[in-house]
Amino acid sequence: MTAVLVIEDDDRIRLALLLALEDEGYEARGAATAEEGLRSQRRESADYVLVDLMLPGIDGFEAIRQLRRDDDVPIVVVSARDDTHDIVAALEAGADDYVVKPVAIKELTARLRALRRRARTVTAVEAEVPVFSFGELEVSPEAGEVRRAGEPVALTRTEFRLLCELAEHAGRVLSRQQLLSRVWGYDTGDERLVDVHVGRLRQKIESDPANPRHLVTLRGLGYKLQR
Amino acid sequence: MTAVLVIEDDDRIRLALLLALEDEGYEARGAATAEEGLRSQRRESADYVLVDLMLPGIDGFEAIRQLRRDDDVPIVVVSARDDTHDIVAALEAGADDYVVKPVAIKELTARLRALRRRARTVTAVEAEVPVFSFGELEVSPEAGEVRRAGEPVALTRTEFRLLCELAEHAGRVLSRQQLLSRVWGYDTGDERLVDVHVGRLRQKIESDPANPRHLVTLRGLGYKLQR
DNA sequence: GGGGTTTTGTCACACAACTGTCATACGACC
DNA sequence: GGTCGTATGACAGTTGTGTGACAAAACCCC
Repeated sequence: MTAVLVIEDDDRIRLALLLALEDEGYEARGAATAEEGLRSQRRESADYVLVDLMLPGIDGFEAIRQLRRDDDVPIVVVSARDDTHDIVAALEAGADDYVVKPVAIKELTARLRALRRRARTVTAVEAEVPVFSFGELEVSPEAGEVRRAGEPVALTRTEFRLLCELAEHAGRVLSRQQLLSRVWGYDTGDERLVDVHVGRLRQKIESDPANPRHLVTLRGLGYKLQR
Repeated sequence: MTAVLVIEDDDRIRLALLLALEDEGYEARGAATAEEGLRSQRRESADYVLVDLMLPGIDGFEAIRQLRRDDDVPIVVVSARDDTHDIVAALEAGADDYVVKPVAIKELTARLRALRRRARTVTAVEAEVPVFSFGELEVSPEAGEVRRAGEPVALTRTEFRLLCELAEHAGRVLSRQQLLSRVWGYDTGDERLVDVHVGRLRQKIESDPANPRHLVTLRGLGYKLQR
């Protein structure tokens, strides 16, 4: 289950947030001070942190900086203060979003989901799995994985190899002959075979297979994978 | 430079945003309709997109969905409507953030910077594709691509091969016989064939095909590609 | 080992795009 | 002004590509 840590000194507001988040299916934890929140996050890492700015002791800005020092968790500031300076300072400190109290729980959770889409890609960086990226398309030959807008795409082995071959030569044309040789190991053979597999690949990775954006045909030359 | 695309139908607001963004050091582009914005983004990908929700024709929500289909550019909604339903719907459609007009430019840019931290995806180190450059004309044999003032030019295979051959011998005259042999592989043949293809090529790469600047004729000698 | 499912390679067809030829017009050069 | 070389538009035949159908092969799960 997705866990959210709420750092907020006002008991009423904190409790209301915790209850609302639990209603929405999150596992919610509370902390009344920055110190307590930081300790909680170190002990048991939550997936998101909501933090107020005006806190006794260490304030919200400092809490964000300390959190950011060794944690990449998405941080959303939930503050009563609607002031450009605060917003800018909080974001500069390392927050990902800033919402003004009172906030609708539906908006808050929608913002958390939006953040998750982005946070996922960072995880990929940390895993250090090489990933070729073409707009919304991600190809990871080592992981044997292809994603489109973050969603895994099921490819057959041949399609996958073909895609990897093209990805490794991103931006360059590969002739049917080259593909036949590199993907299939054929020194000679029917080049139409390539066409068919490219067509099948397009069905799976292009949003409009008839007007491919990434896997393009260069008439008379071959195929190319591009951003 | 970081480029931002602003999709907003109100001329005054769009202009104000564009100017403010440029003041902040961004390269700002404007679009008055979703259609125009989508086209612009397809043609020349910006690093961020700001989009209004109430647009003539395709509305903001649909614009976000269409953008998201094949682009993972960070999208920020800039709307006058401060309604939870709109916010949730926009974020669900694929937006990354939602700010309410009027918005302080400092807040907006702080939010863009916050997004960038998240949006960063791995781009595999890939060797640059070599490009021959002739003024506003760029020829990239390996990419199978030709651009004129940054805009891709659609060439046929023969035209492309002809252009590459000329580009690789930039500044030097190639006789029709040489071209016939290198591009077509003909040891003998009608030299008029070269003329026809040079003519077609000029139509596509020269701004004034009748007075070619780059692909020039050397009467009695042949053709030459020059800066 | 067997039955069902998925994947693969081949083929045929349809359509769009390209090519080479020709006739004619244009323009530079002497 | 005449001549030669070059540009251009039209056209029909050819080629290149996308796609759906199909059968063989590979795979998988009992």
